Amino acid sequence: MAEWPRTEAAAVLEQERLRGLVDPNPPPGFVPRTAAGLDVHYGDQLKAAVCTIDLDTLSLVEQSTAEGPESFPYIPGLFAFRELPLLLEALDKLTQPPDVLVCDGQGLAHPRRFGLACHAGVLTGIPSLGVGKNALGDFDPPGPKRGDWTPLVDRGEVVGRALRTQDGVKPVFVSIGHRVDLDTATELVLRLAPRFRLPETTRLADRLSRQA
DNA sequence: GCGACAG
DNA sequence: ATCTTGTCGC
Repeated sequence: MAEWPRTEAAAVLEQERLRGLVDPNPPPGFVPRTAAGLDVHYGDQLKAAVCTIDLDTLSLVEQSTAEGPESFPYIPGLFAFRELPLLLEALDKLTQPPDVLVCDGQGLAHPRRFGLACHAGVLTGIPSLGVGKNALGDFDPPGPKRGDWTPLVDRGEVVGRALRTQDGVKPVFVSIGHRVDLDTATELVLRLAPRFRLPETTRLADRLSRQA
């Protein structure tokens, strides 16, 4: 595995280097059949969890975890350096690579346009998108119904969408990671969240990451 | 200087 | 993220 930056300055440089590798175009004929949720829980150690589900049935296909000590502090904008090492370790344990990664956090909607979802996608080569519970950027409230959305804007650029996944609930913040477009990302998130605010992928990974 | 700041 | 019970609403 690649060597990880240990300082804030080195991490920022790494993001600026890797962001040029983001591919905004989906693979030809991209029709994902599985999606994996990625999440990390903070206890005595960090525990990363990955849950792959079938996109048609939303049922679990396989799951994996990886645990380890903190290797990087929490710094807004440098989230990936904290969570990604263990997430990649967990991903390596899967028997089948998922067709798309659904990350807990931002992708393009990031100060340097390279949030966790972009980073995960570039390092794995797997199409990826980010679903954040909070936004980095400005947005007008979307309409009240499931499926309503408004652009998420940062410094004059559209970086994602505020998407209502259930009638009357707080929106989630969708942005592209790698090899996915924003319309596809939006459709996938809606498909993954038929009943709750957060995608099933995120819910399953969150639950697994909290198990002792 | 002040406030904001994914998880 | 986490410290934390009950409670309101569908």
